[in-house]
Amino acid sequence: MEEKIKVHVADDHKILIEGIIAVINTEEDIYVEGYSLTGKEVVEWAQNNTADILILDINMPELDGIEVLKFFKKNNIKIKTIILSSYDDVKLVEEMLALGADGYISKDTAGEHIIDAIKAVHSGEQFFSNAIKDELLKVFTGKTVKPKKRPESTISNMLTTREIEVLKLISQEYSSPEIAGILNISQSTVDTYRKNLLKKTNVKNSVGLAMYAVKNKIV
Amino acid sequence: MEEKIKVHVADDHKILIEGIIAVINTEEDIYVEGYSLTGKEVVEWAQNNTADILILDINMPELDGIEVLKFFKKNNIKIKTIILSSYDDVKLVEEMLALGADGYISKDTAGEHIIDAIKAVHSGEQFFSNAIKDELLKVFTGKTVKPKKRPESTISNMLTTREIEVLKLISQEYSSPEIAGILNISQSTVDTYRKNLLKKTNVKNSVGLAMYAVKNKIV
DNA sequence: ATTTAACTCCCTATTTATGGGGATAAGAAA
DNA sequence: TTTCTTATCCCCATAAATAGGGAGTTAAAT
Repeated sequence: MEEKIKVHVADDHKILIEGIIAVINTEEDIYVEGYSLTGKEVVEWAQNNTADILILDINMPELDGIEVLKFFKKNNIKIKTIILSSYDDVKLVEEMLALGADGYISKDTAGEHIIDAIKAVHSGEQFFSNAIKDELLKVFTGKTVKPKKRPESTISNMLTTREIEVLKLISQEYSSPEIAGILNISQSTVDTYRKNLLKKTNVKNSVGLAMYAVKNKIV
Repeated sequence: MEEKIKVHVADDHKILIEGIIAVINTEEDIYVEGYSLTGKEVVEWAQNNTADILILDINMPELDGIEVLKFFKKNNIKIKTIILSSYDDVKLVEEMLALGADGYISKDTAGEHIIDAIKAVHSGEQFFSNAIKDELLKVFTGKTVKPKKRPESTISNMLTTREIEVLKLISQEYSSPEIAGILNISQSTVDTYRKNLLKKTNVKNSVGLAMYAVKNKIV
């Protein structure tokens, strides 16, 4: 008889956690060791505990999933992680994989897939929900799913000093010409920073930048 | 012996639905008749079906909870509705109550509260999760919870329902063409709302709108 | 000494956003 | 009934933002 698979769940919505637990409890060889309601709790938990599988929501207050994975990497904490996400975004998946996640499933998927994901990841495989798989195939056709050519690739957080200055001003409702005036640089330069910021933070537009600034307490 | 309480669940995350079903199934006198994954599905379902209680998520693609309640009101569909929400916003509660919702619970709350909410609403009461209750008490001290006299009361809230919807989408990084598509209105209309929003909130641009939305907990 | 990262600037082009005006229909309110 | 609000749509025009490309300078790091 094998050992049971020990799972920890992290999500800010308790109802969802209860749902996942209920689903997992239908499986004999998996059990939920405990849960966390914030990224902070996960990090604290991980310092003195472990599990076979961590199911991790991306969108959590304080510390989000990305930050949690970064922390794990930095502190050399090794735990097989399945990302639970509300939306299917290839770029996010790439980022997560680069950070060491082993699976990525959407909240839209049925509960049974969680079981599959847990089993797959526990046995060393990677697992993706179908929606994500389709998207990925478009991008990495013919390749193994493992897009980490340069390890410290597309992670969002290495904004430069100047970029942060510009980001701050954008978040304070200044337009590019105004920012150029304030920082005494040309508008072209400001535009360049905007482009870089959009790439690095992986958001769609200025609103996304402002929201990013809020989340990361830059404003 | 009483009849069982018949519940319908609407949420775009299947996992959450399964969780709610699992929780409800622990109760003998309640059962889940079925579920919907989009607002559209709810509306379609409601035209030929009914239930004692509808558990309705606010944030759904295509048609959100607000739209669904509006549809019910317009078409004189009567069904006791409990709103399921990710964030606790008094203004939203007001709006929901005005639209005929009977309860409002946060996804943060534990599953047992859903049971309580269902039972309370089914027996004709209103139900609110504690976080919301506290907020409400601050605003309507001494009154019965039924604030649909003059909604123009609170500080910044001369925004109309539609304007808030647009504001939300703007804050979620959608462009005007996209918003037009989502709400099924012309881009001209969306632009009109943008103009009105800029005037009413007294900010400079979309970033300002997003920040306003954050401050006023609209997102 | 060579590479790298950060900062700076420019060109071209398209798409969005902003700002002004006006207009209509449905409903509620006065 | 008349007025006001809400929601809807349109025109015109300019400003701003996005997306792609390239490129030079300095300062620090290897």
